[in-house]
Amino acid sequence: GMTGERESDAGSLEVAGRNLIDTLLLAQSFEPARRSLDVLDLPSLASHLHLDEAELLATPVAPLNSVAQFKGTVRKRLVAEARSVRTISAQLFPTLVALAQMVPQPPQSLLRTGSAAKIEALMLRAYLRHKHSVPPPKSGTQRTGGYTDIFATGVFERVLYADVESLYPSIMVSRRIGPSSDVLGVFLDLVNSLLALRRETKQRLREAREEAGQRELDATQSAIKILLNSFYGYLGYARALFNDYEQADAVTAAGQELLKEIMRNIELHNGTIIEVDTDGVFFVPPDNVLGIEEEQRFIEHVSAAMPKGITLAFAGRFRKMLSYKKKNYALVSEEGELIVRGSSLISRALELFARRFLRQGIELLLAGDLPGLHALYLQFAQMITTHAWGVVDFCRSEILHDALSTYDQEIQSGSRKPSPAYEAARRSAPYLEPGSRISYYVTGSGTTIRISDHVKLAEEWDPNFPDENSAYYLSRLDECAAKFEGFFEGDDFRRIFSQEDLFDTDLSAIRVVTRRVEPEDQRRSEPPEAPDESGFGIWLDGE
DNA sequence: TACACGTAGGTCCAG
DNA sequence: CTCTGGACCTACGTGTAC
Repeated sequence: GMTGERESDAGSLEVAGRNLIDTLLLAQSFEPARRSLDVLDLPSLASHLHLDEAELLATPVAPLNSVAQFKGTVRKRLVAEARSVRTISAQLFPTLVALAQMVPQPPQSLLRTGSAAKIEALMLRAYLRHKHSVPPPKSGTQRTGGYTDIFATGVFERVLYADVESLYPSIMVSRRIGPSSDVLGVFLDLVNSLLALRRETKQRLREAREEAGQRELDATQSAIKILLNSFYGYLGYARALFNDYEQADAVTAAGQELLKEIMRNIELHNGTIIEVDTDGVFFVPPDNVLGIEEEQRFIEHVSAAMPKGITLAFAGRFRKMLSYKKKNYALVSEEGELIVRGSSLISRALELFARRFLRQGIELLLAGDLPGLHALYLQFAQMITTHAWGVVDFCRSEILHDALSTYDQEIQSGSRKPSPAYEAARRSAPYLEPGSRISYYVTGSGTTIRISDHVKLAEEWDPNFPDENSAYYLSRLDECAAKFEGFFEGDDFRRIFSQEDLFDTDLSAIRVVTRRVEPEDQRRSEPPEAPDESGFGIWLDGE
């Protein structure tokens, strides 16, 4: 959700007649790659954008021995910080300007309000102009959402991603789905003209010669994209004046149909679908489709069969893909970059060591380096048993959405179960504000303990007396390792993720397997088909 | 009493 | 204070083996 993601509201200063724009908020709202970054602080943003100052900002400040040295070092660093902020701000500011030209809100407010407030501002402006009354919000709930499914797990080569551009806005316009209470028809007019404006802007972007003009056009199209994506959510929002749950359901139902139609078309042309989610498809194209041009033509061909107003677009090609579960996968890009997605593989709630283990493990698995995977497991197990890690490596962090008093009350009344994060806060930081992030670790010995009785705040950990529960963290490591189980056959998994030294066994001969995932509702109804012919791994039945 | 298993409520993430 | 879908976490009830 939106709440709690912002570190604090302390910086929300207001000066009449002026707009104070915090570059951090700018990055949180408009930086396209913000999701792939662990933290959105200045050093990581600078390094992600390859700024000249990145290296200096990433270097820790060394101990200083003289005033002259202090002056030189501090000055250099401050200049580097100021330059980075200026570059980042200059890059992101145009999107805010473009948004401010479309939505009747001051720029500073645009960074503070959510997407529903922006749509409502647009709706209210039109109704005010026509001096027309507005409806109250309707009560009810939305029933449906996007369609998500996974058809195969394991490692795949030469994977394509195709998605429907602006799926929900396109559905709303092409099927005339908008709030029934919107008697002036403002909602669909807005979606329609924004879609057209974005198409036009993207066309001009393709034709633009100068870099400055390109930046401005790109900022405009990305601002429109942000707005367009908010219209669907507005329909299902309980407090929206023009909400309409039936119409929200109609949008998602149409989206589900269209995605299934795309899947049928890809399979009809001998593509193998790995995973789909809402508006996009990961698939392996047929063997005779070679090279980026043929791949694009393949997708265009599939797209041609879609209804008018719905376009399937080429959205990425990848050397390899690891398919794990719905909404959980890893990709190796053309450039060799590893992208990991999904809450079970990259969640900030996971211990840092667990995230590193998963990322490095996935990298080794994708490279087929199984002896390396075994070595990785041994190394991590040893780090845990020898207390070689610091508290940042094994603590977990959570945002506490409720006040501690609320938590206490609900525990008293029995309507809530004890939670480790709240227990750690209750004992050691009872004045914590709701929405703040706390880090805690597990103490005691053995794995049969009740965790919420054995938690301490990360700040309480003393490196001289490391009291973290090694048995517990070893079991956490094993839980991470268990995620790899489905990628192996027989006892191969046990051989790799075992603490025994295995000089005599040849781990490099182990094969990674791909499995078909049985549909949830018609399990066992159809026998699995012919073995995989992609040349990588072997097909096995799903469980 | 120890353990496996399912459920409930909370948190994070994908799109 | 835009939405739903999905994975996983912990606590805790239940059933089962001993």
